[in-house]
Amino acid sequence: MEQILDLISNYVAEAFETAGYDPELGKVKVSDRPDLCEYQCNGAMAGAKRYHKAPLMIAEDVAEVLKDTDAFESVEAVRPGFLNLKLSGPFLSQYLSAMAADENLGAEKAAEPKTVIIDYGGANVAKPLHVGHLRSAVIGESIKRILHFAGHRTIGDVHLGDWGLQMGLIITELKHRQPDLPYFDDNWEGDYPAEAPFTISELEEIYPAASLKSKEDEEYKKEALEATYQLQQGKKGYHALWEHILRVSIEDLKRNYSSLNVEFELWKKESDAQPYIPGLVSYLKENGYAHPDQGALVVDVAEETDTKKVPPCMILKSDGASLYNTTDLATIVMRMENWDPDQIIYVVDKRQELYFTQVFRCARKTKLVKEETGLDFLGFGTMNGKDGKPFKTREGGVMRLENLIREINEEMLRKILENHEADPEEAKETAKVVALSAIKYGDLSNQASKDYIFDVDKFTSFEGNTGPYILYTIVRIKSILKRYLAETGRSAASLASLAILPAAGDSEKALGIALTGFAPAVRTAAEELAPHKICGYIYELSNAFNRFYHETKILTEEKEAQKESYIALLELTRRVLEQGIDLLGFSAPERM
RNA sequence: GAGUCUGUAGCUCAGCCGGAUAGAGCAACGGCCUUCUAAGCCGUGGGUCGGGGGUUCGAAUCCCUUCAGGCUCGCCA
Repeated sequence: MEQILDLISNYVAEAFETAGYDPELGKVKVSDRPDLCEYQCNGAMAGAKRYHKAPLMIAEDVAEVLKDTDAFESVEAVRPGFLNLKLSGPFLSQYLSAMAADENLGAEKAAEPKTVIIDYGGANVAKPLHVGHLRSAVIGESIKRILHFAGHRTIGDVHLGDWGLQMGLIITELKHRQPDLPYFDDNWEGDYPAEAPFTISELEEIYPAASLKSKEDEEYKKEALEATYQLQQGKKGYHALWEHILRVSIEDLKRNYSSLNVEFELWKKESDAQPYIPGLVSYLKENGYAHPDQGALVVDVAEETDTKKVPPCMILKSDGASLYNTTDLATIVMRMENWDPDQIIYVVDKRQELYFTQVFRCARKTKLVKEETGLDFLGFGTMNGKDGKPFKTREGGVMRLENLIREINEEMLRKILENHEADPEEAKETAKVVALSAIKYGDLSNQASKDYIFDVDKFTSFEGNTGPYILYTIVRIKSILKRYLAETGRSAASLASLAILPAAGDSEKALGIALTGFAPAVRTAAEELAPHKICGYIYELSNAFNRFYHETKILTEEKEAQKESYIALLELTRRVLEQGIDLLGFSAPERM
């Protein structure tokens, strides 16, 4: 479906041409001054120099041609040289009808769909998710949905950390605590138990304990390093333990992520990339990309245009062990081999930017990826507490994600019950849905790359520019639609066929114009990987709707055709808003 | 030290590939519920867009400089 700005621009460009000017000047944008007009064109000012003519005169020439176009209700050339445009009612209502008839609500699908892998790099096996993992999950999920909606094939990969020293630490601590387990018996011949010798909560307690000990006790650390090495060499008992750790952790992670409405197509782990490392290393050596430096194996990635020193990308440490970069490069190899992506997007903490610069350059230079394969770093900022410092619990510890979510859920439930009577079970479900919108919208409405303040009071107060405000708007619409369906006995599906009439009032027209902003908002969000643009858009749309709602009696409207038109407009607004929040990764309840 | 990001109303943030009077929300103040959910709507007050220069018909936006803060800077991830 053609974009409304393109349609309008075509008219204006034509008019520029007819008036004797370059049609390129006829680009139209949404007005910066909604009090004066709906759309504006600044081309006359840009062309003033070229045509040695006052911008206002050019604008007037164009306006003269444009006056007879039935797409516009009014065309004005004003002061310095702006061209102020107002759409005609019929033109707008026709466009809205087309939008309503389109399952994508007027948004364009990519002409050449790409395969995009989204890497949420970060979560570790055997460690609970904490607030730091919230952003990558929430942002990544939204990016994935936005790109998917834009017509691309998207693959989300959780990319679990399951291969480092942390594993050795857990195994070592377990060995100290329960030395009699068969996993530690080198002479054990039989099968290992099917049940893990620990629960997830025990596991979560074991790791920090072991980590602490290793920092204080040199012997202990050696032991853990040795265990890590043996695990990686495939020692039977350790490998069996590792499998238990994985299974127990992943089960728990899935539960946590699903409570955030976050899903992954792939549950790949660092260990899955390990088989690719030997091949990668010899490839880099044989082709002369990698060379020894101070005992380590590195690939130079500095470029002449660098304004700073970019250290080489290290492939192997001086002790011969692989490291983070190695695994990431091997993962790229694995991905190219299995999915041949056109683009890989890493949604990780922005502090890792330099590392990824190194990895990307290395991958490119050594031709691990095709020339046209996109490698994108989507770095996000830190989630801070109200004091502007990294978010902590009241006791000063790291806040577990689970606890944060529970806290917000409880607060939300309390407020719902306080606001009005509700069935306790339903209220609980509603609280969950609303709480999720509060958390996600609170995060996504900020530019991803910036640090932001996670203010529990603000997010649960649900006034103003918040998720709950959006949900409330949707719920209001649904409520009216439900009543209408009940009154008329119509089916929900039949709403789509109701005709949209030219707007009768200002707020109605403003709502219509706001609705046409959906496609450009989605396009920008997809191009810039910027969910906050979707937030900005649906907030604006919600405002436009609430204004319209406030001054329009919908169900008591006497003219049947007018009432049907209102209902059609409501249904379209509902669809756009629900599609919008779906792109952000949450949904609306039926009541709240 | 080098690089990089950030600095917009009391607070939290949009706007930043140049355009008209710099926008929201919260907080403050004043209106609107016998009528479709007041978690809403309408209004008032509040800003030398960190400072200084420059480019331009026009700068929060681009360039230079300066101040303040964050972050990063080969064998951690």
